[in-house]
Amino acid sequence: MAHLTVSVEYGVHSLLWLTYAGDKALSSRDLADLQGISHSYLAKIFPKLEKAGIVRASEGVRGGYMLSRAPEEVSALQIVDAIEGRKPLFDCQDIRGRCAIFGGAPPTWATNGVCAVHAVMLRAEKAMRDALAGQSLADIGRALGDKAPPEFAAETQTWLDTRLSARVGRPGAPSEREVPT
Amino acid sequence: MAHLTVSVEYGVHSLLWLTYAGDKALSSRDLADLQGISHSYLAKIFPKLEKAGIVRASEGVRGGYMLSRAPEEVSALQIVDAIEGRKPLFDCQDIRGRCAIFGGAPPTWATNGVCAVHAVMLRAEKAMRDALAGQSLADIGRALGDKAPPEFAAETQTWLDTRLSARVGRPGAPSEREVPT
DNA sequence: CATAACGCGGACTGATATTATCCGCGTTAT
DNA sequence: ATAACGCGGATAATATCAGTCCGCGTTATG
Repeated sequence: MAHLTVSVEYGVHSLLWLTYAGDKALSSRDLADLQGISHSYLAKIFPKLEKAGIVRASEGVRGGYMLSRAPEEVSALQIVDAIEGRKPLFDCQDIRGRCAIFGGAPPTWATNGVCAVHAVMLRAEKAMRDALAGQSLADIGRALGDKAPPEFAAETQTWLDTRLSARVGRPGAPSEREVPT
Repeated sequence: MAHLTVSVEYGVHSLLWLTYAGDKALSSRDLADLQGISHSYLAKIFPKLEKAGIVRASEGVRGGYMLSRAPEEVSALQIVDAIEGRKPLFDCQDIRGRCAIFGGAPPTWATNGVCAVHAVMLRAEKAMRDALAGQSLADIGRALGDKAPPEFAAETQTWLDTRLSARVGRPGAPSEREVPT
């Protein structure tokens, strides 16, 4: 796949729903069902966001996740790094030292400092990271909110509330997880 | 692996050697041996550079590759695109349309235009590509040349000339490809 | 206090991309 | 004619990604 994987897509979209939910904790299952994506896979992404301090988890029944910071304080870069783990755009194999002219013993002038080719890629990576760092979760949420009609917020709250009350632990009566369209 | 693969590393370094070679055509085998990398793999990269118009090939004995443009006119972006094939930084799965609230029939306001999350990544990708577009092969070669001592250029010419004369097609006497260190 | 819904982590699987290698074909200087 | 080229296809090893499944400890509910 591409450099930024679907894990990032799942993660960012889920965080956007959390900004909608306010102080209510949403479970990874709710978030997965709401978005029509794999629950077990999304469940592997959230612990990464938690370790990065972007999200807070509450365990047990009625547990789930909440944003641990204001959406303005969460940059796209922080989310990407939390999920992808600071993977470099380019990983230099240091070709320069293998030059046959050096015959196995490359001089120090050839190998010290950063490889000129690597430097080019590092500048490109920095430009990308700066662009990501300049965009917050709040910015993305705003762009998204501008498209949705006003009644959508209410519909979302209804869906979430139905879901929250439906999933109460009732021994002997496993919940059906059926939700009106 | 990372988004920018070793193919790019091989390609850029090889093009840098071509700037050294001037009007002499270097074979992919020479370039591979000179740099201590796989010949058969490098041989798969050059046709891509040729199709992109960065390099010109001459066939037959004593054939090889030459730059088809001045190093100032070749940007890092052109090389990356030629080799990697314009692969996107992020490929959007359009999660937004799968929202359960829409019940399988997402409204047009939800799906038209570019997804807000995708837009963030597109801005980051553009920043990266702009950074690559702003750096030419000549720039990289200069950074590299500044490190090498003056006598290195002569050593390189010697290595290449030895190589060129050693590989003359002599029936019955397959060349040994041995070159002094 | 038993139950079921949580989060957490590890093992595992299938698909795809990367990094190669090898072979046969047509071209061309010696 | 020969051997060194470039060109393209087939194949293989390895890694990563996307996704599933399981068992563990925690916790509100009835």
